This record gives sequence, structure tokens and C-alpha cells, in this order.
Amino acid sequence: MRIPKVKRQEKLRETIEETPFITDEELANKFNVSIQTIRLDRMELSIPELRERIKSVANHQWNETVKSLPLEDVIGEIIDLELDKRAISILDIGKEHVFTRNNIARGHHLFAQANSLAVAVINDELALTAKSVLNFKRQVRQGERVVAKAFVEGINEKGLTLVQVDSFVDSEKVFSGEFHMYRSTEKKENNE
Amino acid sequence: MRIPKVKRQEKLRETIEETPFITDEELANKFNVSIQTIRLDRMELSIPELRERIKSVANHQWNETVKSLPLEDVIGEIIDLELDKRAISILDIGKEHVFTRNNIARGHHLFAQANSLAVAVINDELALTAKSVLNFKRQVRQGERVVAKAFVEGINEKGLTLVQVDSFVDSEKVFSGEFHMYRSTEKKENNE
DNA sequence: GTTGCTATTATGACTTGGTACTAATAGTAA
DNA sequence: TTACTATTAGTACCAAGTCATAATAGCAAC
Repeated sequence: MRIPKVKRQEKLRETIEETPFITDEELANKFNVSIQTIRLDRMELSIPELRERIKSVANHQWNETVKSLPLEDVIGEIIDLELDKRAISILDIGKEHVFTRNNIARGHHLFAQANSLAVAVINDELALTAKSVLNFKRQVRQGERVVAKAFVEGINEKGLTLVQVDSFVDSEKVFSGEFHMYRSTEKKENNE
Repeated sequence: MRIPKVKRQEKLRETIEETPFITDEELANKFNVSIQTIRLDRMELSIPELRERIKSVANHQWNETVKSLPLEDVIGEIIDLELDKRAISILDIGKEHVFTRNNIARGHHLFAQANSLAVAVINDELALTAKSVLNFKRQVRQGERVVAKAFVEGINEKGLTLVQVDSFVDSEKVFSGEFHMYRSTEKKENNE
């Protein structure tokens, strides 16, 4: 069964970004079209042929230095905040957030945005993340805007505040996290 | 003026090691011999042709040793690596890692170190984090050294590879994470 | 001078993963 | 029916080779 051209081309680009060493023949098999269609698609999308891609990868300088994250406490820009209820922040994915080889955002930026929003939504500036459960739904690319929404869901039996954070690109969920937060004002014990 | 064969072949090997993207034609011009001679030389020296060399570099297999790092941006310094088994990295917490108001390391740096180590330990450079469960045990301060240790624990029923990462400061556990990783070579389905 | 060997060069068929171009076919909307 | 888009097929050509065969030149041994 064949998908529409626009969708196929979108997936083609993603596939080549994720597996740059794939041949046109393999792509034709994968998308159930002819090799000429793949080549027409690549031409329309300005995606170079396999050997050019291999050469680009080989030529690229991989030894990037680790980039320090921004010094702000909040990753992203808070655009809505209701303490102890909910908050929203946005993060525009720039090239400093992505792996240069495939323009995919590093997971820890998504986590950093979500985590800092979870801390920010709590009416306690000394709140700490004790535990979190993260789900990465799909890769985020340079140029996309991540909207993170945090909801305070209550306190569990251990006295930790539960904050759920869901992140979206264009109403498509790309990440979700469950954050179990210490509040400094409700700590049962103070140990380090 | 032409140099003897043995010397030429020695210089040929050196030249290709220094500039692996050089063509046979360029080598023939450089050594003042025919392109067939270069090809005979390469055959005798078991030096692969240009496209194979480019492919090797691109695949990061050229001169790969255990101490060569995988192509991910690793947070921290890998000091031990056994692919698909275990890895260790260290991260010295500087002021760029901490909140300025209390010198406490932000959680996402610990996560970033652990996550990148979980990716690095997997023998698949396209590995992705699908899900993770994080436990922050205590705060980490500026000036402390975080030693993260990753162990590949196996594959769960969903086909994801489980990697456990524990981080220590002076043999005291400060963080633990359970990472559920996609491998590109074992994907059960391709959805997004 | 001849023979045998090595080194070098030339030639041609073929491979792989394409580009570029032309042309044909099918589906669909107007 | 027409016009357009999407797709496919066919063909010439390209680059950087491999592989095989054959020719030539230089040189040492006899």
C-alpha cells in the first residue's frame, strides 16, 4: 500500500537522516516505489546521493566540544505559570541543541526543559527532582518548537509532589515525563 | 625521476594514511607513475580503494580502537569502555553545571552524562533512548567529581536494550537511571 | 646476443551507485 | 476529452574502481 507523495518525501528525508548510508535501491524497497521515484524525490528534496553523503560524513569534524547548557535556571521560555497547578514553556530548537550530524535534538535538552518546568511550577524555589520517568516519543529537529506543559498532580504516599510534563511539537507529543519532586518545606528527612 | 618500488610503496602507504580521500589518479600524478601501478601497489599492500576508505571513515571504523569514542556527544570523559557490556565516565562539576544561587548541580547534567554514557556503551551508533527511569539520590555540588558507570543488562520483552547507569561521588551513589534503548539494527517496528 | 625476470603501462570488460534525459502509462480533476 | 501530476521504464553516461590479459622496457645471468 502506497502513501501520498508528500508524506513519503517527509519520511524519506527522515529515513536518510537517520540512516545516511542507505542506498536508493533499499529506499525503493522500503517505500514500495521504483528507484526512479526515489531519485526524483531526492532531487526535489536536494538530498545528495549515497556517496556524497558518505563523503560528507567522513569529512565532517566529529570532535565537537561539549557545549555548556545555558546558565538560566529554566530551559525554555515560560509563557504561562500557575504555581502548584500548571505551567507552560517553549523551547525553540536551535543548532546548539542538536547533534550536527543529523539535526536531531539531544534528549537531555528535552529533559532539561521538562525538568526545569517541573521545578518552576512548584511553589518552592528549593524544589528538587527526586525521581523521574521519561518517555521519548519521537526525535525533535532543529527549527522545531517544543511546547512543554506541566501539571501538578498531587502528593504521593512518600510525600513527594508529582508533576506530569508533556512536550509537544505542533500538537504532536514528542516527550512525556513523570517527575517526583522534593519540596524543601515538606521534607520528611534532611540527609545528604 | 622515479624512485624504487619498495620506497614508493612505503610513501604510498604513508600518503594514504595522511590523506585517505586521495584518488588513484592523484596518487599516480604525485608518484609519477601510471594509475595501474598505483592499483597494483594498493593490491600488494592490501590498501582498499578510495570509496571503501571513505566508507570506513564514515562508518568510524578507520583505525578504531577501544579508546576511540563513539560519535555521540558524550557528556563527561569516558575512561573505560567495553561495547555492549559496560562503560565509565567522569564529569567534574564546574560552575557552568550548577545553579549560581546554591552551587548545586542541575539534574539534567547528571542525566545528560548518564544518558550519553548509556548511548555510548551500546554497539550501535544510532541507538536512541526510548524511556528512562531516573533516581536522584542527593545533590551534587560544584567541585565534585561524578563517576558514572553503565552496565548493559539485556533486552526486555519489547526488544529494547536495558542499560543501568549508577553515578557516584566518592563511592556514594548520587544518581541512578534505568535506560530503555532502541537499537537501529533490531527495531521491531518503524513508527513515529 | 639471448633468456628470464621484474616493473611498468595499456587495454578492455565489468561493477556499483548514481545523474540526466526522454518517453510512456495511470489516475484524477475539470 | 483534456490537462496535469505521479510514477515507471529505458538509455546514455559518469566516477572510481576491479580483474584479466597483454605489451614494453630495463637489467642481470649466461
